[in-house]
Amino acid sequence: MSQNRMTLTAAGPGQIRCRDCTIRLRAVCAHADMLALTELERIKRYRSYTPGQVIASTGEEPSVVGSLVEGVAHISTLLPDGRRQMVGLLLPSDFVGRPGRSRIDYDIVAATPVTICTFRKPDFERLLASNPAIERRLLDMTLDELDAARDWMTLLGRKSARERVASLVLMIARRDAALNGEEPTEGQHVPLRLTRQAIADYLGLTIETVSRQFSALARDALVAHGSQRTLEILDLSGLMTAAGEAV
Amino acid sequence: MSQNRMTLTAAGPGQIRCRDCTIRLRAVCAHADMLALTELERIKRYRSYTPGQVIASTGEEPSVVGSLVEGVAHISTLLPDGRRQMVGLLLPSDFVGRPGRSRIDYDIVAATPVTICTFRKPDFERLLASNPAIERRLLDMTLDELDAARDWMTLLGRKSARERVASLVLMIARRDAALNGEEPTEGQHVPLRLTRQAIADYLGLTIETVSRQFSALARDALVAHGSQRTLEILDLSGLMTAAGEAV
DNA sequence: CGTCGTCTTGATCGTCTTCAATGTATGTGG
DNA sequence: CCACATACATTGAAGACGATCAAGACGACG
Repeated sequence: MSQNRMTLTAAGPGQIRCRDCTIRLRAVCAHADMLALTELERIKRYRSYTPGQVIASTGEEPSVVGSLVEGVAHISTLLPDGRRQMVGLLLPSDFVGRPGRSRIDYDIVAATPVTICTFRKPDFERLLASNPAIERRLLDMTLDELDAARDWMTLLGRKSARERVASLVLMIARRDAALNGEEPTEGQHVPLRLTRQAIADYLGLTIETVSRQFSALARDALVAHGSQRTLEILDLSGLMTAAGEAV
Repeated sequence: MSQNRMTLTAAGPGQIRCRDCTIRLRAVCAHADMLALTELERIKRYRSYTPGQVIASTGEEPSVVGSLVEGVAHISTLLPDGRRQMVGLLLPSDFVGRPGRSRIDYDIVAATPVTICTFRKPDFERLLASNPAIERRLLDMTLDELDAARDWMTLLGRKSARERVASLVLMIARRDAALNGEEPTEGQHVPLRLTRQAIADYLGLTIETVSRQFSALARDALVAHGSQRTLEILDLSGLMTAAGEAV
C-alpha cells in the first residue's frame, strides 16, 4: 500500500470509493458513467491540507487539479502593496485548479482542514478528452462560477457596507439551507465559518467595518449573535431589504 | 431568399462564409473541423442590433446563443433601486448567452452597432454534444472570462478611484495593442469607446469621480486628452504605478 | 494567571458621493 | 446661419461613509 506516502487524515478518505463519495452527485464526476468512474478511481489520489496551508499560489504551474471533498478553501488575489481580495470560496464538490492553462494568477489557501480528490493534470486532460459528460459538467460548473462572480462584482461595485454584510449572511444561510433542499427561515442558525479578516477580504471592507455592521444588524434585531462565529436570523425579510434585494 | 426576414445591416454579414469570418480563429468555432463548420454554416443566422438596443434581459429565457462578430455590448446587473454595475464587456469573438441554463440574471445591451452570429439553442446544444472541440473551446473561453471577472473583483473590492481609472485605460490599451500582437507603448492613442456613464458603471464609481480622475491623470501628465473619447498615453510606467500594478 | 489571537468600540481623517452649476459638442427648426 | 435643445462632460462645495489609528474586551490555551 502507498498510503504512507500520502498526507491523509486519520481514517481519512484514502479508502473511499467513488460510489460512496459524499460529493459524487454534485462534483465534476456527477454524470460520469461506470467506465469513466473506474478510470477516475484508478487515477485519483486524496490530499489533505491543514488550515492556513497553501494549496496553490500565484505564478505557479500546479501539476494537479481535483475536487474539493471536505473543508473550505479561499481563492484570493494580492495587490503589490499587500491589499487582498477574496475572489472565490471553494466548498465541497467545487473544482480546484484550471485545466488547459499552466500558470494561475491567484492564491488558494485552506481555511479549515481540507481534503481534495486530486488528479495529475495530464491524466485529467486525457479523461476530459475521452469523456464529454465530464467535460460538459465542468463547463456547467464553470458557468455557474462565472454567474456567482458576476453577482459578487455587483456587491463589490455598488453595495454599501451594511448591504454587503447582510448579503453575505443571506448567501451562507441559503447555501446551508439548500444542502437540505430547504429555504432560509427565521430562527435559522447560520455558521459563518470565516474569520472577520476573511469576511473583510471577501466583502472588500476592513475588519472594523465588518464588525460594526454585524453589531448594527444585531441592534436592529435582524440577526442575533449566537456562539462564536454563528448567528441566528431574526427577521428574514428585513435582512433581505438590508441586503439590497427586492423582498 | 429569407434576408428580408432578418435585421441585416446594408451589405452586412448575411453573406459571410465561416472561412472568411473575421473572428473565425478566436471564437467558439476556432477549432471546429470542416464537418462542424459546414453544420455551423447551415444553422447560423446573423442578427444586428442598434446602439442601446437590448439583446437579452434579466429573467428572460433567451432562445438563441452566438458569437459577437462586430461591435461592443455590455453585460450589467441592476439593483432594485436602480444602481447598475457592469459585469462584463462583450467584444468581437466573445460568446453571447449561456448554454445549459434557461433564465439569465443580467442585461445584455448593444453599446455600438452590433452583429451577432446566432444559433437557436437546441441546434447549438446538439452541435456541442457532437463536437467535443467546440465544447472544449467554450470551456476555455469561459475559464478565461472567469479569470477576467476575478481580476475585476480585485479592482472593485480594493482599488481606489484613481487606480480603477488607470487600470481601465491600461486594460483597453493592452487589448487594442494585442489585436496587432503588440504591447502598449507611450504615444499610443487609446479609443475608450465608452461613455462616462458606462465607464462609471464598469468601475463601480460615479461619472463625476471618473471625470475628476481623468482630469487628474492628465494634470499629472500620465495621459493627454485626445479628441472625443480618445486619449494618449504619455507615461506608461507611471500609469502602471497609478493602476496599482507592479512596474 | 498571563499571553496570544480575534473581535469590538471609539475618535478622527480622507475619499468618494451627492447636489448643483457650468461647459462643450451635436443636431434641429425658424 | 444662428438660436436653441439635448446629451454628455467637467468642475465646485458640502456631506456621508468607510478607512485608519488606537484602546480595550473576550475567549482559548499553556
